[in-house]
Order: sequence, then C-alpha cells, then structure tokens
Amino acid sequence: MQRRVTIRDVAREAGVSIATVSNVLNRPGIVAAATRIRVQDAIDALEFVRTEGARQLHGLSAPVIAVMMPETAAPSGVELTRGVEQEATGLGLGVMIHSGREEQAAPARYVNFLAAQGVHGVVLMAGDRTDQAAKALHERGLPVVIVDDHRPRVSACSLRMDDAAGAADAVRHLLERGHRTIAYVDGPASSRSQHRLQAVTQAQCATGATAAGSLTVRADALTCEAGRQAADGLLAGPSRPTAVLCADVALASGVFQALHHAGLRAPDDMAVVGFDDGMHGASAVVPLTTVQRPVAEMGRQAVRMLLRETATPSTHEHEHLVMRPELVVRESSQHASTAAGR
Amino acid sequence: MQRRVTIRDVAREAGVSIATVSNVLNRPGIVAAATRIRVQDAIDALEFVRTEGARQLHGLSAPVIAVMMPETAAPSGVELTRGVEQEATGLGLGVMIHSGREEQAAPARYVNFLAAQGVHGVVLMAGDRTDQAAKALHERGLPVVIVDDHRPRVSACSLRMDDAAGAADAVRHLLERGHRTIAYVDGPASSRSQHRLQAVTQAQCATGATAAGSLTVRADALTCEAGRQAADGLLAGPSRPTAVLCADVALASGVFQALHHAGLRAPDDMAVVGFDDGMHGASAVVPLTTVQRPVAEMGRQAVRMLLRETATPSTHEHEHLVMRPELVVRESSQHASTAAGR
DNA sequence: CTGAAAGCGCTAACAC
DNA sequence: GTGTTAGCGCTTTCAG
Repeated sequence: MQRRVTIRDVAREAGVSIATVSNVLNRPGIVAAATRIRVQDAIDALEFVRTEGARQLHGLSAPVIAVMMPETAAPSGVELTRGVEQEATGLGLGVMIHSGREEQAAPARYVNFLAAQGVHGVVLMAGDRTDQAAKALHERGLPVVIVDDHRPRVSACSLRMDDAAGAADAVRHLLERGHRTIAYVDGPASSRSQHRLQAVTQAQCATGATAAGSLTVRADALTCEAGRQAADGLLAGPSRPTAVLCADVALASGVFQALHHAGLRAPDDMAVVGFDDGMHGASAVVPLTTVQRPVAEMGRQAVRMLLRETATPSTHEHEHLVMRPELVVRESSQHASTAAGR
Repeated sequence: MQRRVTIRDVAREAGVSIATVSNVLNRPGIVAAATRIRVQDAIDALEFVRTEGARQLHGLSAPVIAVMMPETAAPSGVELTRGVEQEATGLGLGVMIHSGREEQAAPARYVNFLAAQGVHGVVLMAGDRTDQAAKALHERGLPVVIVDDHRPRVSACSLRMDDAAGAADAVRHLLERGHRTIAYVDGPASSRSQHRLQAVTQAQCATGATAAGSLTVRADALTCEAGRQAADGLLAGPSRPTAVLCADVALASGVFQALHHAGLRAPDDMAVVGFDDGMHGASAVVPLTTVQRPVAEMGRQAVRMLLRETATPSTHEHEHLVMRPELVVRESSQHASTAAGR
C-alpha cells in the first residue's frame, strides 16, 4: 500500500548506483560477485519488485504469454490453457486468456490490447478467425504459435495434432474387433473434421469394410444433445452400424444416451469410440474408448516454441510440430475383461 | 513491427499538444468537441494504441484482472474463468489466470508478480492458501474479491454460494419422492463440504428420515474413481440407501459406474443427485439431477464487485454476496415422464 | 566493473 | 480549453 520501493532505494541500500542494480537484475554475470550479493541482499531486504511498466518503455516485453482460443470452456480450450499455464508458471511467466466467442469485432482489437500490454507472445488456437488474428499479430510484431490449425496458410510456428492418424487407429481397432459397419458422427464442418473424415474413409476402404460415406452423420454442434440426435438418426436408419466413431466426447455422450434410450448397450449392441481432448471419456458409465489428444502437452510445447522464437528473433526459422494422439481402449469398444482398464 | 506510434505523433498529426491528446484519452469531457474529434481522427488514422506501461509509472493500473484459483481445469475453475472472462472482455479488460496447484512456494510470489504488472484487481477463488494469498494481496495494495470461501475470515469483498440451501433442496426433493435412506458422498474435507454435510443432516432430521451421519462417506478426491470406490462401499454396506447425494459431478459419475457394475440402475434402484459447477450432469447417460451452482455468474459478479471497489477506493465498504444454487431435476432422481427434461 | 546521464511514453499540475 | 513542463522507474550507452 505504501510508496513502492524502486531500484533507487535498492541502490542506496546497497551503496551502489542504480545502473549496477539494473545490471544485477538483467545481466548478473557482468557484476562482481561481491557487489552482486550485496545488491541481492538489499533487494531481498526491501522486498523490491521491479515495475514491469518501466521496462516496456524501452521496448522490452512483459513476462506474459497470451492464449487466444475460440472458447475457453471447451475441453480443448481448458486443456490447452492448463498446459500453457503449467509451462509458463514454471518459467515465471504469467498467462492471459481470451476467447473469441461472442466477438463480432475483429480479433485485431484484442491484438492491439495485447500489444499495448507489451505481451511476450501469443499462443493462438485455431478457430473461426485464425488467419485474421495471425495477420493482426504479425502487424503488431507479436510472435505467435498457431495450435491445431490444419491449414498451413500463415507463416508462423505451428503445432498440430495428427487427427488423421488418430482416426485411422480408431477404425483399425474397430475393424480388428470384427466391425464392418462403422459409422462416423462428425461435428460441424471444419478443416479438422475434414481431415478426420478422410482418414476414416481411407482406413475403411483399405480393409474393404462397408463404404463409410453413407454412414457419416454430421452433428451441428459439439454437444451431447446434437450427438443424441445424430445417433437417433443412425439407429433409425436402414443399415444400423455395429460401431460408431465420434468426433468429440460430447457427441459420444449423446450417442450413449441414444443407445440407452433405445434399450441398447455398449459395447455389446454397439461399440463407441470418441476423440477426447481431456479425460471425460474415462468417467462415462461405460468408460469410453478414446482417441486421446494430448492437448495440454501441446500447450506446454507451444510455450517452449514461443520462447525459442523470441530468444533468437533474427535467425529464427518457423518450427512445425505434429503430435500424435493415442488410442486408449476402454470398455465402450471391448469387454471389461479384455479392456486396458481405468 | 515498425516504430510504435506515440501520443506525440498523434499530437503532431492533429495539430495539438500531447496534453490535449492525453486529455481526450482520459477525460474526453474536458476537451472541446471539435478538438476531440480531430484528435480522435488522428488516433484512428495512425492506429495509435497507448503503451500501458507508461501509465503504470504514474501509479495507474493496467486494464487487467487476475484470477487465482486452486486448479484451472476443475469445473469450478473453468466456469469461474469463463464468467470473469466474459464480463471483463465486455468491459475492455484483460484476464490473467493462475492456479496455485503445484506451487510449493507461497502465493506471495505470484502476488508480487501481479503487483509488478500493475494489475487492476484480483478474483481469488477459495482453496488451500486463500488466507495467505489474501494477506499478500492486501500488503501489495491489490483489491481482491474472494469467491466461494465459507469462512469469513479476511476483510475483503466476498461472494459465496449457499451450498447449505442447495443441499437442503436436494434432500427435500428426495424426501418428497419417498426416499428415507439417503446417503451423502462427500469430497475431501473442506469448510464448504462441512456446510453441506450439516445441511444434509439437518434436512433429514427435520423430516425424521434415517440418521444421515452413518450414511455419509468421504471420497478422498473429487474424481470419478474416488466416487466409485465410495459407492462400492455404500452398496456393500448393511443398509443400502435408496438415494445418494454427491458433493460433485465427478463423484456422481463414479456412483453411476458402481451402480452399473452392480447391475443396478438409476433412478429405479437408486436415485442420484449431485452438485454441479458446470453442465456435465446433463450429458450423463441417465441425466443427473443436480444442485446447479451458477459459478460463471459468480465470476461475472466478482468482476463487477471488483470494479465497484476500485471506483471508490476510499469510501468503499466491502460487499458480501451470497448466491443460491438451483435444483435441476433430471432423470437420475425421477422418471423421464415426470422429470423436467434436459 | 561501476557510475552519470539521457531518455522511453505518458500523466498531471500548472500556467496561459 | 489548451500548452508547457516535470517527472514516473527503469535500461542503456558511454566515460571513467
């Protein structure tokens, strides 16, 4: 509450000039050991904390990373945030979050805000306006890592998930268990869903299973309700599948509801597999076999990438990392006795 | 990327002094309309964005609110964050998040960080070190709103949920449906759980139902797994309850699993009700009747409270708001035909 | 290795 | 109403 202690106070306390204090703060190596210790003691004694704003005036950035994503409360957003926060905290960096959700206005507005704050860099999760945001970021000179965008359009570091591989794993798993009529419950159209669908189709074709195309339904949102409707349609259809792959856990919940409503059970009457960005699948009544996407890990990696970029802004070459989801087999596709548990 | 445009550039462009520009930025009312418009135009033309750091040197705070919580990925954390972010974004404020999770170090460390950033205020969700954090915040002169703390220990604005009322509602609901042996699956000990338990006991006693004490089990974490173990114990016990109230949705998931495993079904064999900080209960196979806690709304209110406090720091009297959860009846406690749906 | 001094972009008196 | 001016706390040459 009281007057804040400045670098000047520290200097007086330690009997040195403010420049020296500044040096021990920013380039400790350059200061004589004895002096350094004396200054450090003064800092501790006075509980000095440097005012970040003053540094910004010299073109330095604040020790803060921003995360922009379509929706903070979506499983992917939650997990990404968790990963970023974890890594950032470990490095002494703060984390700002922002969801593009209800924003009519262009993301440029928020980007300006970030620039005004002098933020260190931005982790941008793909969504509606990814390109627009990336462009604004670039204009303001803010380093960015793009997460989970399947279109390599913008020039920036990126990090994405190999959803196609995940889908292929899932389909293979189901084929191995004898399923030949595998439906796919997709979410709203997006480049990501497109990649998955393609992989599903390919995997099926490769094994000569029923043509997948006819058994794909698109839910109009990644919600339980939408998943239920989609599944209801599937169950009422002509050729009932013996297995369903869902683009999201929420959709899988809906499928479970539809099955239950129809008096059917997983996995006996129908096997269910879903993409999962978090760990929700594990707590379903019949634990869900999932294509587990390590989104939190993506967040951690994104932070490291960002720092690597800002460490050497000039010589930097954009990195592009692809992560592989892992198939976690649970009871929804296989009986408890043989399933991997959890 | 290029040299940033300053207030000085704007002044030149508009043909006024920098003081005038500063005025239209901070006290537009004081500037002549004509001048104001001219300056505004210059600002737009140059895409000027003020450097927040420079304001901090004058003791002004950054337009940023911080949220500190025990765990970002917990449903309550997610919802709180969502609410705060929503309200803050609407007001042009940024949001920083932090979870105390794996921090051995005192929260004081992060509080110092926030002070260095010149953050506007902090929303502090109750957890392990609430008091410690609140104290540190106070020392650094950062305004704080404490969310969901049931011990009114620190002197600050606060916002809590009337969990006792929620528990009472739930018990009453079950009693009305004829249940007389109602178990309570509690989470790890905390002041919050204590309040709930007390309310459960009272509500039961008031109606002369079976003594609740003996039917309370404590799960050692708010997880599905822990809930399952607790429920397994309950099912194996001497007097099997006809209804269970769970302190959390995750625990309820576990209960569902245990029931399923034992060949039992909700609501017929056992009614299940759970506290829910989000909307997860709705997507269970048998949609869960929940004591719905409006945590996102708490987040929104918390932001408003914070701003009210900082608007009049001197005359301010701490506010204390209590929110009421709402019982949402779904199929887990009542058959579909009569349930409220969703 | 250390200190003196010149700002960084902005706000807030205070004069005009 | 508007302009002049003195810093805010810090980093960073540049001398010593």
